[in-house]
Formats: sequence, structure tokens, C-alpha cells
Amino acid sequence: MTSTYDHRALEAKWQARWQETGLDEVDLVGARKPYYNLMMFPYPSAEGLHVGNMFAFSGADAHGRFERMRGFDVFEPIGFDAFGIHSENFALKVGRHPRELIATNVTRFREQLMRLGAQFDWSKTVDTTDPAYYRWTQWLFLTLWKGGFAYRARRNVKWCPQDLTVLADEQVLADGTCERCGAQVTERELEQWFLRITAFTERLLANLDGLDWSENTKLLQRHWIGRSQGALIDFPIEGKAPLRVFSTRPDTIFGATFMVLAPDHQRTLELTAPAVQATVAEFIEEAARRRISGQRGDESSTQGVALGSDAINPLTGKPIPIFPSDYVLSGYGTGAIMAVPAHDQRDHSFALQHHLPEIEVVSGNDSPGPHGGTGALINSAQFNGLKAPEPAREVITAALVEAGFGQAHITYKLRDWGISRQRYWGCPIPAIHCPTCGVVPVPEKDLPVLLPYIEDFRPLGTGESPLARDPEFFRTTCPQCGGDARRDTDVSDTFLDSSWYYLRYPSADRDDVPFDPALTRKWLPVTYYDGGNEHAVLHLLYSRFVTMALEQLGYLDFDEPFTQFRAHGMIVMGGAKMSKSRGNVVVPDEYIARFGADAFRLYLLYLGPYPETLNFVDTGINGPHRFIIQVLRLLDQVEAESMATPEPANLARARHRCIRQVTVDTPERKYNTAIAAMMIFVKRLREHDGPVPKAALETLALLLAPYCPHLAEEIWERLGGAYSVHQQPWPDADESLIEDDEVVVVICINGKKRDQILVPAGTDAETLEHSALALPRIQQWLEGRKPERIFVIPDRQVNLVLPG
RNA sequence: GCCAGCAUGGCGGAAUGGCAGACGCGGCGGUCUCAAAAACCGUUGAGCGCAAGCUCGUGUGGGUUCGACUCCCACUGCUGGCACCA
Repeated sequence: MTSTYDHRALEAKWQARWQETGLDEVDLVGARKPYYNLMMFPYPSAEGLHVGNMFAFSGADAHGRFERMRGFDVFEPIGFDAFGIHSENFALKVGRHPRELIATNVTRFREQLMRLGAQFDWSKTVDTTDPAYYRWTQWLFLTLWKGGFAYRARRNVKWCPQDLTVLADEQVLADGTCERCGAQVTERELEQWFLRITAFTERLLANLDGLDWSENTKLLQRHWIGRSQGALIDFPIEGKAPLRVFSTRPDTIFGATFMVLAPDHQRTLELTAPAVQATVAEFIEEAARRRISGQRGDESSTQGVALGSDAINPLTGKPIPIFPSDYVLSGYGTGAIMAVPAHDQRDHSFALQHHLPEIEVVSGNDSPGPHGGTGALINSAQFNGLKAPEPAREVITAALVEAGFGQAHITYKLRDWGISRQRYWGCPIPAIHCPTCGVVPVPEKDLPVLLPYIEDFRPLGTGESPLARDPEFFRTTCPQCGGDARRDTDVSDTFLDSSWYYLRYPSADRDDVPFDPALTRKWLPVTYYDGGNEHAVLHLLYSRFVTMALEQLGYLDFDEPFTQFRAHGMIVMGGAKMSKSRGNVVVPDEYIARFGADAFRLYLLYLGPYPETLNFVDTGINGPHRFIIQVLRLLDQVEAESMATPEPANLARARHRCIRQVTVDTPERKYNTAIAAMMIFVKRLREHDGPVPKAALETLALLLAPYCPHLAEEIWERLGGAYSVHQQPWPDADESLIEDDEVVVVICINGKKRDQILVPAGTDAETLEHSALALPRIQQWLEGRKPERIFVIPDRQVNLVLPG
């Protein structure tokens, strides 16, 4: 054997072998220790897999391979999340049909993924655009609908008046313009489908405590759900219904000197005095314009006009004026607030602008002016002296309840999930609109509702999906009355496709059920989910919701889909995200072609801690590549030996140290330090003069298996190991061989290193102290002074502390 | 504005409160070569010194400790999330 490293041949050889032998196809039925190793499936863009994907898959695959060698039956599927507005927009741009485009992209992705050498089970894969998949996405929708989790409602969508198309929120730039044409975006009200995720708000929040997820991910979800505890308070209005507000600080009600309504609050006009009708109407109109264009800002938050009518502060009995202003939103709480300018920054700014009085009701704060309000109540009648926020909040809420002015209440930021998309490239919503029966579900036997191939998939300009252009698609008969009816022409949000794909994988080859009950019981919930934190909220939250709903409807016997979730980091270049416009995109194919998948995987994982944002450095791959060549050279040496070489103690120590480090670091996802440990071991072997023991290379093959699956397999085979290295048990470190016989103990004076001694490991403190004091250099530094105190840390350090 | 996280050589990054900079990249010097590449060997935080060695050094300022990259307080900067959420 030569030591030239032909990674192409080597990797092709093993990939073919794995495929022929079905090494990575798990016996889902017979598996004894199921381990579902899931990673977020990619969106097959036209650019191909990027470095970030490769990084994530390398890490997740290393994890899966490690668990496999630890004795688990690891199921590691992959698929394609191929519907969506990105494909559609790209297709529009290049003038090709998304169906052809996606087919090409998927093929390319598949090849790239194959070349990475991950242990994907390709016999169970999904493509969300395949009718065999989206048939069940439609089933899911119908099931949720029948279960009471889907409803229709009117809601505003973003609309570009120039492109004549509905936009996704993220296609609207911060200044309210369209990301594609730059026109000012407006809104349109359309009737759409919603999924009742708020049915599970409390559970989605409470369950988080028990989930083994990356802390940051849980935190993002908590914030998104946004639970606020407070009270609903009614402010009476003479001759009219009272005005209801939500406040988290009912204890500050004595400081409420005015009220603010969202400009689009239902009662704004009703509460407007005749004299100012015109002014208020104008203000409301302007505010609407600001809201739609996203141009609400610091200036507009102090703008407002008095409605000319007063509300009564229920506890003081005093009339206070009412204003509409941008800084109160109609969509949160009741869309109205009691303003407490002495204790709220926004209310304070507004009060300054409009010369409204401030009443301080919480004292005991060091800083004057508006503050959060922690202290004791003042100016609050019989409540003076109570500590705020608690127990004042509780006491005043009780008083309000007693007097019939309020009730304790909790609000959330979480909203129901709007899933209608007025676009083409998505899963058709299986609903039929009948003039007599109303909205009726497509019968399950008629699924899938196929997405038709339409030549002209450009946006229609009416606010409807391009599917509304295809009568053959939408003309149908009502399943209930048989009369003429029209299909829903909207498609569903891609997050619906991905909200259940993990349920599908084990049953991907079944066309009779979305997910087989027995397989599901055996393999789910997912053991380990690896993914980017950019999906921390939406995808993960939607998946949790779907799981909860299906559990409630009796389809699942668990209510959380992912037992363990770990977020991985990102790869950036020069501190910036890779993007075409920056011209800093690294194409992984070139690296793999030149250095091989093993070297590339090794390099990506060696960059730094897997959960962090990491910097791609162009030349960095040379190190891992060299390392692989050095390992192969050692292998040549071992093979050249005719006789088995006994393993010297120092090499055994180095080997077991390496095992220990890799074994500890790998499951903690400290891939970078695990790889460093292997590099150190190889360095020791290279420094060693004399024959290299076979045991060294055997161990390396095993430890390298999760990182460089092809190389590991090659080494294992050449050493005569039985196929496959990936089915071998993970090696154990022998702690008794690891400890050094001798250790260096550092001698410090006042914490500064002054000398060191080599002593047998485990030398006791007293001996160390004596040896240290006897050292000539130390005596020189001591200049006859006696140490005041002496600290001895066995095997490490002696610190002599001089007086003064 | 609020909430997280991070800050260490020229670069990526290591360090249960106990020798800061492991490991790797890059640089420099050398071996091999007609030459170059590759590979291999040595060297590489800064300053001072002929040298033994000394001093300084983990964003800034304080603190706790015999001892702090590590713990505490304040600040600055960067990254991510939320953003008039009452």
C-alpha cells in the first residue's frame, strides 16, 4: 500500500459498499434500542447545499454515529422541505417552473448529501412536494379542522401594489417597502385559515420546563408566547359603556391620569366628541397609513389628539381624558391602556408632549422620574404604604373585583397560526367552498388534492393565489350537496409541511397511513433533534402544537415531539453571514473534491465549539487534511510490521487518554477538542521511535469513525477488522493506564512561578513542601524570610506566601 | 429600549479557582529538490537581556482569594432574539 491519499477512490469505495450492504438502513420493526437522530431537513435551494448545512449535518451525523457505536439502533433520516415562496420567487426570476427547478435541486442536494458520507437511511426519505407526502399534510389539516383546531377569519395580509402580490412578512423591509420592487407595501383584508395554537398556550409554556432543550431555545419560545399577568379594568364613561383596559400594574391605578386607545380601536370614533370629529378622523387615517407602512416610530408615539370625552378612574372617581396614539396596539390586550406617566416611560413621553399631569404613586426608588415602580404606594388613599408590585397588585386587583370594576387576567403575545398563502408553490388546502353548504372539507378518499402544473404561475393581482387562474383546478362539486362549488385556491404555509415530517419518516414508505401507530410508538418522540436556532420559535412551536393536537385527538400518545433538542451554531466568513451579495459564499463541493468529505467534515467540526457561531477560514482545512495523511502513513508502518508490536506504556497512556477525551467530548458536542485530542495522540505516535503498535491504529479507527467515516472504515479493513467499523462497540478508556508516574509541580512565591520540580505522582503535601523549600532558587528568592503560609495542591502547585 | 450570549497571540480557538495561549492555520528558518509544490524538522504572545532569567499580558475599571481567563459588581463593544406587548 502506498501512502498517497486518493480520497476520491477511497470515499467512493466505501459509499458504494455502505449502499450495497444497506449498512445505514435500520430495521425499524426489529430494532432493540431505538434512537431517533433527527436533523432539520434542508430547503433545496438552487445554490446547492451550503457550508452551514454541511457543518450542521457533519455534527449531527457525528452524534448519530457515536450513539450507534454506543449500542443504539440509530435511525437517521433526511429529506427535503421543498415547497415555499423562495422557490417560487426564484423560479419567477429565472423564468423556469418551480417543479422542474426543484427536481433539479433535489437531485443535486441528494448527490451532495451522499458525498458527505452521513449515515442517512435513504430508504425512508420525504419530499414535501411529493403528492405521496402532501396528501398526508392535507390529511393533517383535515384532522385538525375536524378536531376544532382550524377556523376561518378575516385578517390583513401585506400587499405590494406594484407587484400586485401578497407578501410574506419577511418580504417587507423595515421601512415598509417591498423587498423586490421598493414600492410602499399596503394591506388587504382576506378571509383565511387559522390553526388554533392558542388552545395550548399554557401547555406550550409549562411543558418547556421539563424539556431537555438548549436553554436559549426555550427562552426564545417563552418570550414568543409572552405571558403577562395582570388585570382587566373597566373605566366607566358617562352615558356610555365603560372602557376596558389591560394592565400588568393595577397597583399603579391611582397614578392613571389619562387613557390611550389604539387608533384603530373599535370605539375610537364612538368616544369622540362632535367638535373634534374631523380632527380625530384625520388622525386615525394617518395612523392607519403609518401602521401599514411600518412607519410608526418614536415621533409618532407621542402624537395623539384628545377625543374630547373622559373616562372615570374607578378608584379616584376623577375624570381623565382619552387619546388615540400609535403606541398602543389594537392587537394586544384590549387595545386600550390606563396611562401612568409617573411610572412608564412611554406614558411619560406622551404626558410631556400633551401637558398632562403626573402623579407618583410608588415611592422608594432612588432615581426620580419615570421608573419601573418598585417601592411603597403613595398617593393611593387607603392603599398607601403597601409594597409594590406585590402585595399591592394583589390587594388592589381584589378591591377592583369587589367593586365590580375588574378581574385578574393573563394575556399572551402568541397568536393563532395563519396558514393561508395566496401563492402557487405550496400544498393546496383541501377545502371546498359551496354556495349552499358553506366551507366543507375534501373527503379523505379524494386526497391528495393535487397541485396542478400551471404554465403561468405569476401572481394574479387580485389577492388570490395563481391557482385561481385554473378553472380545471378550482371547479368542482360539493361533496355534501353535489352542487357546483369552488376549491380553496390558497396553499398552506410551508411550516405546516415541516410541522409533522418527523412523524412521517419511519412510515415514509407507507401509503395507507400518515404514520404507523406501532412504529410511531417505538420510534417517537424523537430522541435527539439537531437544528439551527433560526427555527427556535416558529418551526419548533408549530411542531409542538401539532403534536399536542394529535395527542388530544387520539392519534399520538405523547404530547411533545422532541425529547432533546440542541441548537447548532452558524458558519460565517469575515464576521458576516455568507451571502451571494457579499460574495463570501463558500461552495463546499470544491473543498470536498479537493480534500475529500472526511477532511471537510473534520475541518468544519474542528473550527470551534459546535453550538457557537464560527468563522470559516480558507486555509484552515490544510491541518485536518495533513492529519489524515499522517494517520495513513502510520497505518502503512503498522502494516509493514511482520510481527505484532507490543505497546509501550507511554503509548498506551496516550491512547487511553485520547479515548477518554473523545468519549467525554463527543456527546457534549465538543467536537473541536475531541479532534484535537486525536491530533495529540497522532503526534505522540509520530514522535515515537520504534514500531507503531497495531492497537494504536485500531483505536484511531474507532475514535475517528464518527468524524471521518470513510477513513475509519479503510483503516479498520486494512487492519483486518470485520465490516463495519461503524458497528463496532465504542472503546473504553482504562483509567489505570492513564495516570502519569511523574508530575511537574510548580513552585510559586506569592502566586508567581519561581521554579518547578518533577516528583512521583501522588507525592504528599508535606514532602512537596519540604522539597520546595529546599530548592536553591527558592531559597534565593526567599532571602532568608520564612513563608507566612504555604498552600499545597498535590500534583500541581506549591504556593509560598511571604508576609507583608 | 428590553432579554440572552460572547470578548484570550497575526488568525480559528484550548484551559474542574492552581504553569494562560492546548490543538490547528498562517509566518519565519532549515532539510529534500535543478527549481517549485508537497512532505519533514525547528521556531513563533509582547518587552528587556549575551545568557541564566526578569517584567508585562485573557475588552475596561473595581472587588473576593494564598492564587482569577475562570467567581462578584460596574462599564464598553460585538452577535442573536424581541421590540411601542401596557
